[in-house]
Amino acid sequence: MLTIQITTGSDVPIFRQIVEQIRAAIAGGKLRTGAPLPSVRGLANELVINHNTVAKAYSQLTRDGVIESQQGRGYFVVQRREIFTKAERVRRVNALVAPLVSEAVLLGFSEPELVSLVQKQFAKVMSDPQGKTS
Amino acid sequence: MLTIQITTGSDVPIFRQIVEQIRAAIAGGKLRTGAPLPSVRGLANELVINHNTVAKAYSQLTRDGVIESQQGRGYFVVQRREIFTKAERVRRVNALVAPLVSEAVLLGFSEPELVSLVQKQFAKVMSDPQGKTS
Amino acid sequence: MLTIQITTGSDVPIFRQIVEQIRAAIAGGKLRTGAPLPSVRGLANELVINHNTVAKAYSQLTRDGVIESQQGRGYFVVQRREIFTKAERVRRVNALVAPLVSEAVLLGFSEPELVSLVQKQFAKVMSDPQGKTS
Amino acid sequence: MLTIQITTGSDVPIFRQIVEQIRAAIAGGKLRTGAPLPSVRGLANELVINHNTVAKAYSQLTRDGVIESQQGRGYFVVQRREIFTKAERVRRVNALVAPLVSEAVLLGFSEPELVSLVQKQFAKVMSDPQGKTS
DNA sequence: GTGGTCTAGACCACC
DNA sequence: GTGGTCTAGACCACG
Repeated sequence: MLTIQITTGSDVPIFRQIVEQIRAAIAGGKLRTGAPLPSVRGLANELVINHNTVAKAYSQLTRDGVIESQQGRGYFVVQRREIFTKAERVRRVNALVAPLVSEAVLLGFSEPELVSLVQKQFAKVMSDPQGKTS
Repeated sequence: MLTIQITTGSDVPIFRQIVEQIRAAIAGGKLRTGAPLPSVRGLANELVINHNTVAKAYSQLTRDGVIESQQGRGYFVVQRREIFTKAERVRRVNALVAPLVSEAVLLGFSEPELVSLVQKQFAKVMSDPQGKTS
Repeated sequence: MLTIQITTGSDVPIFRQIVEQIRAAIAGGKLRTGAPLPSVRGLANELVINHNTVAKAYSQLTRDGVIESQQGRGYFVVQRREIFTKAERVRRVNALVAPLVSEAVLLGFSEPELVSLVQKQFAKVMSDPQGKTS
Repeated sequence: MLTIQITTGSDVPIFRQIVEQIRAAIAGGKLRTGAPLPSVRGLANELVINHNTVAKAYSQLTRDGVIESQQGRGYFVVQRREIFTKAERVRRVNALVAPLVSEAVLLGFSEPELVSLVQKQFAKVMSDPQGKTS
């Protein structure tokens, strides 16, 4: 059973939170190839959000080749492919690392403090990909 | 000499690109306490954007307490001081750590790999005050 | 029901008048945690001003952590939390205390007279949550 | 000897700081009727600011009837008159008290804490109108 | 419907 | 010269 948790009022849009959590669930092995996703309207009901928002998330995942729709049956996880080269993957992560480090330095964090926060978050994500305890 | 580079048509707004580059310059010591920033309209001219966009970036940096305006003289880098509570500082950094870790996991990075990238960036920022190698 | 009143042509900018009235409404309990604010464009229409001016006011309140925007839904009053260090909070209040005392001295007020005015205003704000008598 | 101290980078313009400090000096009895003010260029030199700024301050004080210029001799303090009614004076002070109390409440200050800050500032102004120790 | 960003251009205050 | 404010109007993203 897949549990999605959204935070309203964040700067990251709801549809993207759904996208990210489903990708993380797949990456973490919680959703395997061929597994079914919650129905659009079912998930929308559960999260108390507009069903267009869920549809948008699924549509984006479909476009990215992560899931696929089977007419009348629902959405299912597709065989995942590695699309990015190592350099590209590093580039993408570093795009987030740079502003993080700037902000941390300006806020007075030391390197070990920052690393500790990263490790803590990493542990949290790996042990609880659906965010049940967050 | 401070050079700002922006890419229009990116998903990250221009004013935020400016904010982040200036924050990075200050965090990295390229802009020291008391140093003047490019004038609002001067920078706008240089980047071929509207001056309000630069003003918005500067205004945001001012609210965050990293620069200040001196009427009729310009903007200057401010002495760093502890503005936020520890909890708030952690909250702000974690707001950047969370999406970073999600992305890293999604891209298949291990925790040590990610930590290493963070440490590398941290070292780069701290050890290259003049920005000669960047 | 929240009513904002502005006076154009004053020396205090419109966006700041809005900021102060909303801060007062929240401090006085007229706007409680979770309560929605008037929409940016709606309020702009009502006050017959540009929507950017309202947006600027709301943006400032957001940076100060008293309200938050929920994309596509509107602005809402935020749970109060300790954002600033004690020193910063004192600094911010003193920035308002100093000109007040200068003005009061200039106008010939004694210290007890001024303190009494402050206490009266404090009592008014705290004891009139619905704003019925204001 | 009159000592003026200015804070650059504040939100209150320099010329207004000069105006306020001279008014306070007169209100506090440090400058009596007929006393000479520092010369425009002398004060500008001392404060390392543009002499137009000092001229603007003196011009405003002259317009308000607080000082007067005697051609070729300099500026002198004029007999001070009470211009405002009691109600008007209270209104003027309360215009500053209201936003102060809102801000203080939102920052979590209690009434005694705020009163204490006001008293402290009051004592400071009365004992040291020229700000020598600030 | 909501907010977010950006432009072009105006007018003002300060130094 | 500097920054600060405001307008009118456009285009986009989100729900």
